[in-house]
Order: sequence, then structure tokens, then C-alpha cells
Amino acid sequence: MDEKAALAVFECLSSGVRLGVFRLLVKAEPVGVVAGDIAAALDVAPSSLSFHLRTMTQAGLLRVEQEGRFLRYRANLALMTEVVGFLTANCCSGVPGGCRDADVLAGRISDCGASNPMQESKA
Amino acid sequence: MDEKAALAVFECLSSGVRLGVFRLLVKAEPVGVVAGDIAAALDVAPSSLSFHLRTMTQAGLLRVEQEGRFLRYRANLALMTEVVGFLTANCCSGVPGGCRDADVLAGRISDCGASNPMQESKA
DNA sequence: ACGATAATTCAACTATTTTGGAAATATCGA
DNA sequence: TCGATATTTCCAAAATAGTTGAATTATCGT
Repeated sequence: MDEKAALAVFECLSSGVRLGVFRLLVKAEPVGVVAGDIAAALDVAPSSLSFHLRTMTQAGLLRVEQEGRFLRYRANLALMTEVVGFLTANCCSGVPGGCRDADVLAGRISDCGASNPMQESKA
Repeated sequence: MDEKAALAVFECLSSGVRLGVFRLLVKAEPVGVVAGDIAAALDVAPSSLSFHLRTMTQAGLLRVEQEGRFLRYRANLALMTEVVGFLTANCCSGVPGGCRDADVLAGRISDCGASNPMQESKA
């Protein structure tokens, strides 16, 4: 993962429409959703959605597969993992314990035994 | 963390300049860097940098503190952790094992004992 | 083969973001 | 207090991104 690829991922998720697409597809894992259903779910014009899907696919955030005249899209979760690793690489050089958040984030300090630390907190 | 806040974070990291700022500050944790040094390091005009720093601070991605006539900026790693949790919440509903990447990413399956799983792989 | 359906591409248009210089604000050191 | 320094704010120009509808490509069902 280089800076260019990471930037492409963030560009993808920086539009309301594209963030909506990604969230929808994350929920729909591992089945995926065909383009038309995405458009209907998010109320976006087909050509506009197509534009966004292309951007996201090129960035590697989505995987696409043809099913007859449908195109089924899926989220690429592994890429997000890479991005987080990229962000926290070379972090906090030489300051032991000074960067807990980043360490947990990158999986270097594991949070074993903690109960669902990432659960969304209602609000 | 709601969708609006997550979107703001991604908007922040979707510009080359801002991604550069964040990476610089992650590396500089927990000391931080003053605005002028950020501008010098990234070769950005002061007024332009100021614009980006304001965006990032408003999104909560940066913390700022005044030191005389300097402003020292720091990265807020905890927010990134929240964002990842937000992204993977409600993921892969009812499909056991069908979403390993997301589970590892969100810390629900811990990767205890694995050796530095996030290390950047040379390329 | 033919009409209907799924999705994409294209081109023009609109909207938003980013930039950089000049001016403003505030702190520092002597 | 005064000049230098650090940073921000303001504003107009330049650059990018997003939307739309029409045309296009390809597959489906009959």
C-alpha cells in the first residue's frame, strides 16, 4: 500500500453517495448487491451511481462480477485493513507506550478479551 | 460516531496535502508539530495550509494547542479507531465467518499471537 | 430476431474545493 | 514601544468533482 492507493481509498469514502455505497455493501457481505439495487436503495441516478462505482472499483474498494446483464458489487474489506496499517506505519517512533490508540488500531497491541470494544455507542 | 462525522474524517484524508499532514503528525506523536514546520515539511503556502488545518481540526482529526505565537498540532488517533468501528458496525449480518477481514479490523476476533500482522510489505 | 431491461459512456453543465497573495491579529525579544 | 515572526482570515481566480439526460452496449425472455 502506497500513499497514492491510500489517498484513492479516502477519496472514495469522502462523498456521501460513495460512503453510502460502501456501507450498504459492507452490510451486504458476502453476497453483494447489483447496481440497480444500489441505485434504488440510495436514490441516485443510474449514470451518477455508475460514475461512483467506477471510481470505487478502480481504487480497489469494490469488487465487481457480471451476472448476465447485472453487475454485482461487493466491498473489499481487506483493503481497509491495509489502509489502517499504512496510516499507522512508522507511528510514534521511539516513544514506548506513547501511541496506544495507533497500536490497538494496527493490531500490534491486541485487545484480547475486551468485550466488543468497537460497538457503536447509540448516538 | 455518526455518518456525518465519519464523512468529515474521510473528506479530511481525501486531499494529498491533508493526508500528508496527518501522516506527518502520526509520525510525530505524541509531540506534535507547529504549523510553520508542517508548511515547510510539505511545501505548502501558509494560507493554504491554514485552510486545511482548520478543516481537519473541525473534523476532530487534529488537536491544536497554542504555544506563544506558535500553534502546535497533534493527530487524534482515537478518532480513526472510532471511524473503523463505524465502518464495520452491522457488518455481514448473520453470516458466520463470512466477514473475517471486518471482524479482525474491528477487533471482534482478536489476532492474539500473530506477529505484526499490519507491517507494510515493502512495495 | 425483437422488444425490454441493466448498466455504462459521453458531453455539457453546475457546484464545490483549493490556491495564493494581501491584510489582519497576536506574541516575542530587545 | 517597535520591528520581526507565526499564523490566520479574506477574497477572487483556478482547478476538480459531481450531475444530468441522451445515446450506447449487451443480455434476457419469448
